[in-house]
Amino acid sequence: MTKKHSSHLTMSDVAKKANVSKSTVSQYLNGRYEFMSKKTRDMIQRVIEETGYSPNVVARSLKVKKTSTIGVIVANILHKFSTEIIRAIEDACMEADVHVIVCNADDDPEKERKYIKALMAKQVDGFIVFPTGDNIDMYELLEERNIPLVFLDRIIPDLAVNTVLLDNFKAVDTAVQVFAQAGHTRIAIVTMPATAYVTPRLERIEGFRISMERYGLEMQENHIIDQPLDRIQQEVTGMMSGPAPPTAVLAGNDLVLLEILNECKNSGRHIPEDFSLISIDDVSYANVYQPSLTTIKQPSAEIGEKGAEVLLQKIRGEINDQQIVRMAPTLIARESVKELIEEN
Amino acid sequence: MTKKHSSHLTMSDVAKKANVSKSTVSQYLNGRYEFMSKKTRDMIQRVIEETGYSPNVVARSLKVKKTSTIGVIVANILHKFSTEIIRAIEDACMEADVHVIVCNADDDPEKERKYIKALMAKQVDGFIVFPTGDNIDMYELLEERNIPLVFLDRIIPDLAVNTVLLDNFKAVDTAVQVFAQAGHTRIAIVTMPATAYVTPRLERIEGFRISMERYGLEMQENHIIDQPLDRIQQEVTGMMSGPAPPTAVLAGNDLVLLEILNECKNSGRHIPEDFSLISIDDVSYANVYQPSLTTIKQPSAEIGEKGAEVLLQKIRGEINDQQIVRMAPTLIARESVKELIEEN
DNA sequence: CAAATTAACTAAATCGGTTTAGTTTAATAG
DNA sequence: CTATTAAACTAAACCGATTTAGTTAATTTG
Repeated sequence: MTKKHSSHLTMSDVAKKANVSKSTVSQYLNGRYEFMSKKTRDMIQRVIEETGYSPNVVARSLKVKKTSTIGVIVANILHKFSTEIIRAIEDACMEADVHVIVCNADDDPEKERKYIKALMAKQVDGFIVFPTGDNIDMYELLEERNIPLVFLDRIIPDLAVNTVLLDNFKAVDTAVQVFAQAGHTRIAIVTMPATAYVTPRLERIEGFRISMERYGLEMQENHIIDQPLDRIQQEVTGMMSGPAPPTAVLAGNDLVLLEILNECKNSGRHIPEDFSLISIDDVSYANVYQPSLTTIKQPSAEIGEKGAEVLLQKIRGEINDQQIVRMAPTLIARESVKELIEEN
Repeated sequence: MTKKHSSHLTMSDVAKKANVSKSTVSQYLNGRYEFMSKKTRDMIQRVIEETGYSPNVVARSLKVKKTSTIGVIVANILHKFSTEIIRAIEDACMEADVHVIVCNADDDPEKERKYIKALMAKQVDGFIVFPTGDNIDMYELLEERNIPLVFLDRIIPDLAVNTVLLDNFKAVDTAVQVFAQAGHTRIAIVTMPATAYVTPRLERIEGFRISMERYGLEMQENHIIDQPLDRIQQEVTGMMSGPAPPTAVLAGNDLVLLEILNECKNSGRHIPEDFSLISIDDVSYANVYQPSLTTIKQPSAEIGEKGAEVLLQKIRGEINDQQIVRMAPTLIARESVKELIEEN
């Protein structure tokens, strides 16, 4: 029966119509009925229904110093990983009646800094950020002001901030293990570099060294490519036509994968005949590609969900200790890894 | 030189430290220097720098009745189309110092309604929505309250709301034309159905009929598949093994495309030998797929940008008239359409 | 040199809620 | 039958900004 929503109705208007004070209406809206007669309660309810009144959240926020809004600053919204995480955060926050403001830093620390400032001014209750790593003072400021903060995907050393990210070592190890078990010995890794300290890249390369050693394989320095996207194709071409080219390649993420597949197409290479391939990031087309692609799936939804959960708990004051949560990836074995015939 | 950001600094504190009144600080912050001596101006500036003060946007919003925030409600954040649009909106709004709250209605009108209410209570300055179509009263309420609203992707009949969407007729027509010119006569279209009135689906099917007629081709009713995603594969299999199967198929969007490609893989069909294929939505892997896929690219970024632009103009009171903007798609011709040998 | 004007600044009201400290009326105790 | 207590409600302060209507001091005008 919503009728005539006059342009701007306040609590005072409702109070007047119901012949009670503003305070009583406020009590009603906050469900504190203890000291309220059935009569006034019904009266207020009727007036609210008739007028379609809904309280101004901005005014409320000002008084209670809580906006029920969090800010999410992603490093680069173009990664599928980011959008999946945003979606999971959104879902988790919806449950808690918390709104999400999404900002895209575009891998630019200056943008990140600007967004942190703006969101602080907006009094968000907390932050989830994929840190660029270049705004340590800002992260410290948040801590200092006791504004809950959770990092995703990247660890910032020397800062005690709750962080949830992929278990990169495990991701790389899984891939190397699959390759090793299939008889590969010459394995390469291809990733993107970054402007600042970026955990996934570092850990994936470090993990690569560790895993190669674990499986008793010798690593060649020129089998590590970390180049900007637009240079990857030529680097791969170079590596493949060099001496002792790798028989297996690990793609660091979905964007790198695309470059590698493009390189194959352009130079007429075939997977898995010419080299075996595993990608970190399960892509939508992994199944339909010929051959279907073996991938290491990041638990994006879980990372987002966990991140939101930790942040909401921090906001509610339920946790205080720092913790770094590494979420395990999943191997999705398909057809892009070829069994090599044993050489001995 | 930001130092000691005491936990909560207000304008009064700054005023006190600078030996001026709150009003003067406010004037300073809003850049109204006309009636302010150089001395006080410098003084205020110094205090602000030293304290790292930044004004509380919530308080400001309450007073000026403007939050510099807009709400975006997407029908389904899983579509690549949605995320691309969100990104474009975000970019455009950043320029205008406007924040974006993203909500995912998950194709559920109830969720959409809940979000509209919540965002209204939050006093957002305007809405961009991919309407489910089931909350007409809410859309009307927004109009009634003069809250700027822009629809994206879908037209709601009988509502005078600014809308920007793909020129679906042109998209379909382009595809049919390409097929026709390659000598195809038996053409099919595969789309998803929807819970409510959904413009793209309707227009794509309607456009399909129109275009088939325009190119003098006879349409078969069983060459129109509009089924939920999980039924598409079997429907396609059925159609292909039926009498006079199509030689060309138009996929209605990225998700449908994936189902079709899966069907091919499972039943050993080859593109373009067994049938030619065009997809509406340019997918990341269109180039690397074998054969590369001919697609009709939606101008997602442009749609998002235009939508944001129109909304921001409405917020500024620069436009009042309703307009429906149809953005033209782009054909990206690749290798999934085969030239048929003329039959006469 | 008093009156009028202008420059520079401020007090107080306001936005729309929440909350604390009362107030009024009815019920209970002594 | 008065004193206490409890129930049901309200007035007013407050959150942190903006803005209007003044105020004070300096400057110009006649």
